[in-house]
Amino acid sequence: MSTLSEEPAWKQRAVERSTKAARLRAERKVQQFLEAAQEIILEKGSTDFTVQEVVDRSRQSLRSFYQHFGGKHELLLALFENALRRSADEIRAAASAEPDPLVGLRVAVRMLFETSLPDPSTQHPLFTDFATQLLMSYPTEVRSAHEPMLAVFAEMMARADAAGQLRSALRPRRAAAMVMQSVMFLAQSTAVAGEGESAHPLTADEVWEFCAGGFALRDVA
Amino acid sequence: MSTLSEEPAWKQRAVERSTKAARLRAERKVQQFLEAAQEIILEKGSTDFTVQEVVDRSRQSLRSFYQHFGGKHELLLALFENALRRSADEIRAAASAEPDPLVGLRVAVRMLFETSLPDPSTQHPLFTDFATQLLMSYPTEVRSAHEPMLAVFAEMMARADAAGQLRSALRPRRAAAMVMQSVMFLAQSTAVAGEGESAHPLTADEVWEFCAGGFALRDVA
DNA sequence: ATCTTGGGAGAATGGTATTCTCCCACGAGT
DNA sequence: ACTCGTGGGAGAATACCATTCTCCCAAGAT
Repeated sequence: MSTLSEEPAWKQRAVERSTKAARLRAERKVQQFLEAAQEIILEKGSTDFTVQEVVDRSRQSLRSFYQHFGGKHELLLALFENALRRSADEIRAAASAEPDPLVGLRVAVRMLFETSLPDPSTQHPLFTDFATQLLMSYPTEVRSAHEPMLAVFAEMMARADAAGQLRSALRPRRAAAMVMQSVMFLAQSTAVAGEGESAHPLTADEVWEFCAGGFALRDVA
Repeated sequence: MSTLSEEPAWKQRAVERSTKAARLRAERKVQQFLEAAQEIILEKGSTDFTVQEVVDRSRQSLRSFYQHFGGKHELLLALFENALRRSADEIRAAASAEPDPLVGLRVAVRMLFETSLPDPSTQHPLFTDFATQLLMSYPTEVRSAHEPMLAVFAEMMARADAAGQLRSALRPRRAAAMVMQSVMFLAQSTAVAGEGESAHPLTADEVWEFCAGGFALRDVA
């Protein structure tokens, strides 16, 4: 407190100016790293790039990299967060346009499923693959990266609930979390060439049917 | 063919004796590696051991290790497969004892959920965590490791279907796959300390409700 | 007795993340 | 204009591991 009042406004402003400049510079650099990484991922269609590649591509230095990121994982997390937030926005836009909440949810599920497929071509391709890698090592960060997407599903779920379209015993937000995670994971695991028996690849519709209606015909005590 | 008839029985028998001995030796060694790895995992409550640790613990050599396993991942896969098969047997035993197929499925879901929790204490603890790590690098192997567990769920699902307890549009085996994977993944992702809002940890019952009944009150065209 | 060979020990290699060290260029103060 | 301090570039050094290689011996085969 006393230090605060002892530091007059001019000093605070001076400090602020300098820190603001620094912040801007930092943001620009971070942005460059992110873009470089993004490019590389798109090019090689995989997330296992090396830090060195990113540094080279962004014409900066290793030192600078580690000055801005706590490690490779923070870069990954940042990319993941971005991609997920963007995707969440798209999904919200599409889903909330539907008057019927359940139809909106179906749209959301389908879209999330598609974007979660590990297709090495699209722009939002493998952003889910390291989701699972990171999930184990940095669970809380991944969780918070999921947040925007979860919010979308929670909104839709709440609308459905308000319209009396949900099974009564459900807490909407938890249902939203289960749907979101199931869809993402099922999309991931489905992307394998089926061996023999029943050419595995799940479809978005199957997953929707499962999430919406479950499998049981009746309730079980 | 001619070579076959030129090689008399004694030679084949001799060869067989030697290969059989070799096979036995190999199996013993592999077993030792597996046990050592198992122990280490239990001790440190995590799957990120080094190959060297396993070798030391099992009183064998690196060379021998790479002679019996194509790499670390094969060891992991083997452990994973074992654990999953054991678990599948237990679940089958418990679930098939229930006369009502849906009750059996509920039992199966609950058990699978419990054993999939990344609890660092139990015996079958982190066998699911590298499931996801491996899923990306060795999808087909993981898939085949899942097979026994999938079989259990498919059996139960088929029973339910036969008893007319399933939503009609469902293919039982695909439903089984979705249930199994959802349960495993949800158990994984739930095991994080909830930050603030709604103390996340899902329960087995919630997951069962979700898988069995979905969230929608009515069907959506 | 010698030859063959499986396998133990552990050094060597290779790939990466992460840290460290040197050094320069640029802006601030004199 | 002349230092001086500092942020940051370049890239060498380090730390870990997985994986491979080399040397060598001991036991069974001939």
